[in-house]
Amino acid sequence: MDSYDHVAIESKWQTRWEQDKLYKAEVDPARKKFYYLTMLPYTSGNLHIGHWFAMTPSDAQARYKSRKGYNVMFPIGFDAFGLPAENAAIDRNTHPKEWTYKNVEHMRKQLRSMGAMWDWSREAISADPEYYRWTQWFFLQLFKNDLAYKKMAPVDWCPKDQTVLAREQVIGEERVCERCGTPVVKKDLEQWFFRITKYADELLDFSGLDWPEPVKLLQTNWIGRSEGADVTFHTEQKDEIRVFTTRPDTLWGATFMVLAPEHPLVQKLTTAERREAVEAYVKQAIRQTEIQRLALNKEKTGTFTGGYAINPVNDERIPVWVADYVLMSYGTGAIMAVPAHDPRDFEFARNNGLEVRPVIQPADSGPLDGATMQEAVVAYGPMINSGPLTGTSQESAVEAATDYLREKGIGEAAVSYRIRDWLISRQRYWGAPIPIIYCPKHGQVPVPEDQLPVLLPEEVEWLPTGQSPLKLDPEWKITTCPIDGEPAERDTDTMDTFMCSSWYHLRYLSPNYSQAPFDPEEYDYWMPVDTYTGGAEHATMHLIYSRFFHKAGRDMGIMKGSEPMIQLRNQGQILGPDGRRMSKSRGNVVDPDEQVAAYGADAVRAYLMFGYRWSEGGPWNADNIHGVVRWLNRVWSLVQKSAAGQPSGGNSKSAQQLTRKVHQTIRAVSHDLENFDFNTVVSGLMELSNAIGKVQEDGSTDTQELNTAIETLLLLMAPVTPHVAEELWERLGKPYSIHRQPWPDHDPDLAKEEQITLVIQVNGKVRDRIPAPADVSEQQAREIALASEAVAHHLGDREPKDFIFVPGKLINIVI
RNA sequence: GGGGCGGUGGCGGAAUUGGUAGACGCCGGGGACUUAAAAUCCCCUGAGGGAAACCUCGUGUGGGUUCGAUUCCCACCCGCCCCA
Repeated sequence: MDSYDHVAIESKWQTRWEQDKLYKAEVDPARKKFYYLTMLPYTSGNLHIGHWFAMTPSDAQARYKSRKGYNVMFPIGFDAFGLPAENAAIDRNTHPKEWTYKNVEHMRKQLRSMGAMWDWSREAISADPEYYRWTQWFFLQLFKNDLAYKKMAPVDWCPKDQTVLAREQVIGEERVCERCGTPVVKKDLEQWFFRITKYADELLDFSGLDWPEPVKLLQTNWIGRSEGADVTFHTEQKDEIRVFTTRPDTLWGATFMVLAPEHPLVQKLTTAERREAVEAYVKQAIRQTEIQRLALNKEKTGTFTGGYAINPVNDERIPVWVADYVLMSYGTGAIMAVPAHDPRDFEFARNNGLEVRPVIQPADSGPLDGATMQEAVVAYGPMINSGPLTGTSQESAVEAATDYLREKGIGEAAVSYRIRDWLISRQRYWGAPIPIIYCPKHGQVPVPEDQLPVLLPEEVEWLPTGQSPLKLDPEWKITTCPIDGEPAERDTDTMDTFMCSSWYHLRYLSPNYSQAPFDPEEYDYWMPVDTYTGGAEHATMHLIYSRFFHKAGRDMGIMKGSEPMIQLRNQGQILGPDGRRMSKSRGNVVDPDEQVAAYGADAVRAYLMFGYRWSEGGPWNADNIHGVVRWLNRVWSLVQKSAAGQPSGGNSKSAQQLTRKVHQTIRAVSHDLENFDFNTVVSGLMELSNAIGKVQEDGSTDTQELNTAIETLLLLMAPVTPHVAEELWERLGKPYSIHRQPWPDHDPDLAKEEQITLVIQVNGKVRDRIPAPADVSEQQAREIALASEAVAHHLGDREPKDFIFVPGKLINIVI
């Protein structure tokens, strides 16, 4: 009897499965398909234990589906473009491409060591020209359908390096460049955008999706639909200032206006005597982040421009201020300030001695007085001090005000969204070039589709010089116009990597297909993704972009259906042993390779499933893994013993109990695998192992019930611990492969308990537990209960007033 | 400030519709085997009281609904996340 050698059996079976293409997924219209997708890893260099935590339970579930008879596709690939590759390349002075592909190589090895059922023939890498060719192609389709457009947008700009910085490259409260420490400024640059806002309303519709409520809520809030009205004010110089408000019923209370520091009218409105103050204010305000500017606890600052606007509902002359709590990027960059009914306007008004005028009088507030109010009253209520609308009831106030605006031609009902169009330009090297050519005569000209991909040049100076790297490669940048052949220039920006990951699930369908981004036959069979797993941190980025991408693709006739992923589930995060996020700088990273070397992939898989709630995660605990290691060793010797056993009698009662446990376990494990309750999957398997061990200990080694129990145990373990299950299956002389065996069904009759422990309660407190037949009747239960000494003790001389009977569970005597 | 998620033994975590709180493990203690150790196996392990049978308390805190609440309702405290 040899011992469990995880190193030998894991490499043995990984090789065999690969040779036999056991997990290759092929279109088969006769079978029901299941597209199981887990978020693709970024090519950071090393898989960490978190990847295993995310992926191995998903693999177990995919395996389960496959055993249940589905034709399962479980692909994998790499998110390979992006800033970290550039930064790492700069640190190590290697080319980003070299760094990335070396990492791919290493990560492939790591992924293989999981023993997951990846179909490697579908692997796709987003930095491959044959991949980004189609990323560029999608860009062109969006461009041609007016869903991609270029406009000026403010970005963070480092004046020393002369480059745009990504948000995460702007450090700290001081807002300095991460490389040179220079304070960054906001700068307007021409940037490409996707018209995601066009789909805002549709993205709010989650019908047909089995997604976690928190994710849906996060997306809903991110999109941020609010209904209200657009109102047109004018300055004294007759310039138009449009504002959006959700409270048109408070218009008569607008006692001043506020412009964002970046608002184009600030210059014009500012009077000579205010100019110096306004310019100083604008200069400092522009450097701050939106988050800093919007923080509620922050002192509201601002300054008077000297200019005035006219409130269109009452022709009042109101001062126009500039303040950084108004953002250029939200709404119109201007607001009407109603201090009596908006907390931020109220604070600003009090700080600056501006008038507060209540125009809403909620029933539960005392009569409001602008001079003495302590805080803004946000509640709705009947209108007061509102000219012709004074007296309008709470219920009709907003509608009446909106109607009034429309009749007078000064405004109209409007919907505003928090979500903005998706900015996809990156002034970076390691990404897919934007396939646009600028011709002096024809402007923005799309690169003809038959000339894709626009290859990323490799021989460029990608070390930081303060310029977008592609700008420095004249050979690449200078080209000819596809229309007239005259000299022209390429766009030197690259695309946001979220663009690559918005459609990777489609490239997996046919990674080598060269006629289109995907093979339509594969698409029709496999799409949509049935189950998608990954981290909830992608709720407002990747997951919203993918949905937009799919809907846009549908409208362009490329994709079908309205949603790309039907079921979504999020896993939690594995933290370092110290309970903090794993990071190299903290030195608390758990290396999966070391764990696999020490305990084996099966043990690591089983532990990650067993030790945590999958949706929660938690700190890595180096001790707890011993539990599953012991379990696997126990199963190993259980099977060895059974295989070596002589036929023996055993007793029929324990055999029957074992059979019952087998069927109960099938039921529980199936249910829990379906429901992502992976920790109880493993504990169920452990219980069955313990039951088998007990029976063996009692002297049976080769009864039919025992053999069936052991076989079933292996069949149920296979999704969790694929290698050891396969090995032991083979040793039992069973046909290869266990991963092709049908999932066992449970027989409800055999799973049923004959005996139960009848719980006897007096006034809801447990007083006794008495064995009884499972189908005990209420009458019998009463008799059993009243015969109990413990009950008699607690009853004393009182008479039972009532009995509550829960069949198969308990009887409660009420006195 | 608003929203979301969570709070159960020394630890990770269980507990279909309200129905035996603590499954399954880890750690710890005791024992068997061993010259010894490791490994393995067996027993104990929420707190307090009791010789024991058993009793009382116990799922963040305080209330409520109910025959019965970890589960439902209200208020509050703490932690994490998102938005402002």
